Amino acid sequence: MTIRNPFEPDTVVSRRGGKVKQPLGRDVIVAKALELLLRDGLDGMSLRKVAAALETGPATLYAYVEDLRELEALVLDHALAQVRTAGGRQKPWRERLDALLISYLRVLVRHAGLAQLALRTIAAGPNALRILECLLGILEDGGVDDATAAWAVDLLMLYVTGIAAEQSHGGHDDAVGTIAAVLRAVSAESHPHVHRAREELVSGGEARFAWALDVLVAGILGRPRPDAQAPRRAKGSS
Amino acid sequence: MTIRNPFEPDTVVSRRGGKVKQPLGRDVIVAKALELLLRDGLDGMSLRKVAAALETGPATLYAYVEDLRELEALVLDHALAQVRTAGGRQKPWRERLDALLISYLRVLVRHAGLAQLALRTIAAGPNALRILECLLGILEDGGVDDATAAWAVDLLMLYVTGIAAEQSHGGHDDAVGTIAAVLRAVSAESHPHVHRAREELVSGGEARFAWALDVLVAGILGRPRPDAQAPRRAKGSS
DNA sequence: ACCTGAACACCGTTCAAGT
DNA sequence: ACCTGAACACCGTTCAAGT
Repeated sequence: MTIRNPFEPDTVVSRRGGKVKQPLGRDVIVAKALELLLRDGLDGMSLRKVAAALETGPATLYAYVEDLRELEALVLDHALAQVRTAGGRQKPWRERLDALLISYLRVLVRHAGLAQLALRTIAAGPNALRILECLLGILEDGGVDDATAAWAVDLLMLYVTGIAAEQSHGGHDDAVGTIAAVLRAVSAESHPHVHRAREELVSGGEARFAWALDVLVAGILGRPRPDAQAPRRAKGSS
Repeated sequence: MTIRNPFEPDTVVSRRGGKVKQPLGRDVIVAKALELLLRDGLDGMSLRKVAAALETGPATLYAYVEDLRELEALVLDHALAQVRTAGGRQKPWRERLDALLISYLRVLVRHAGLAQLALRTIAAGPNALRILECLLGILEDGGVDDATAAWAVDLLMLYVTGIAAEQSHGGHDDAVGTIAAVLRAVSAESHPHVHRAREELVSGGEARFAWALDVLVAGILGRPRPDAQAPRRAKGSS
């Protein structure tokens, strides 16, 4: 039914014709887990299913991975490898910021369930650090002082992750349909503001994301932390 | 061991001394579920455990509740009843905004696991609507036009919910310890910005929340939606 | 010493058998 | 008709028995 991909290194066919299992390893396990996540969503990725896909028992994975939580963290970071942080210093900082955050958003929404996973796991792998490093550099180029930038990246990432989770809500979009129905049914007497805003509350898409980014950036630029030093390259004022 | 609360209506002792089960109902189930959530966190609240606490089988709950997801939504809204939206129009709008969001934050962090629940459930119950209505009214008093306010409430709630989840991370705080350790170990060569910001990235607390609120409000006031009508009470400029 | 089948203690959900 | 015990199809994790 399925065509064998000759570059797939998971199983090796020995000269006798029997399948020979590739020795496991964190990377093989993580790659297979991400594959299952991508195919079947968050519920499709369990230790048992990953083990089954690797044709072994569930206990085996514990030789390579501490925990389900650790596997989730590894999978998240593995997926974050697709977030583009390259692009040199030529473009203006604001464009680079938008490009990075949109890339991050796209990676999260592309894999069903990855956004949910990002919400419960705090990413601390090499790719998360790479993104963090790039983000801090961009904000510095934008003239944001170090102390403010440190808090700002958290705010930015939190928003993008949250929006991504909201956008791809568990893979099932009946939830967003439910809230739309609830809002449409709200009476003008008891909740006048909600009633008036009922359409706008669920509208949005790309424009909404762009607007929110603008709000965040404008706020960050306009409200440096009260205890912050002036940015290094600005004219010093102690 | 425990003193009987005479106002507790959950079980009734008959004159023969035997326990008589109170007829179930959504409210009884939801209250018990919230009680378990408060006591044991997110993992402590399962359909089976709620059923067991109510001294019945797990199948029984399905007569009153569609689903685990529905029960979670009901529990979330039941807890949101504690969010204070009263306080008339006397105080300035900004103070009322802060008070409301802080109250929301406190309710989420007080109950272990409620923030995580709020992240995966989109609240659409009566209390969520009450909060939404209040929030929209406050923003209107602040001179924010309707269209911008509709998107702004989502941004504000998303941030507060996210911060709450981050703050009470699954009840276990070893996660935040882990990321602190990772950040402390980051080399200055490979990640200079992260290295320099390693302390600031995890610091914060109350001041951080206040700063972020300031950023959001400043951004919202400074960046009305491009397609927005002028606020109703402002001098018209078409 | 390493690997893992089987077991343990759970889940959400369904359904047929009882009242 | 309503309620629910038992069953079904899963979980993550542990551990003792195998190689």
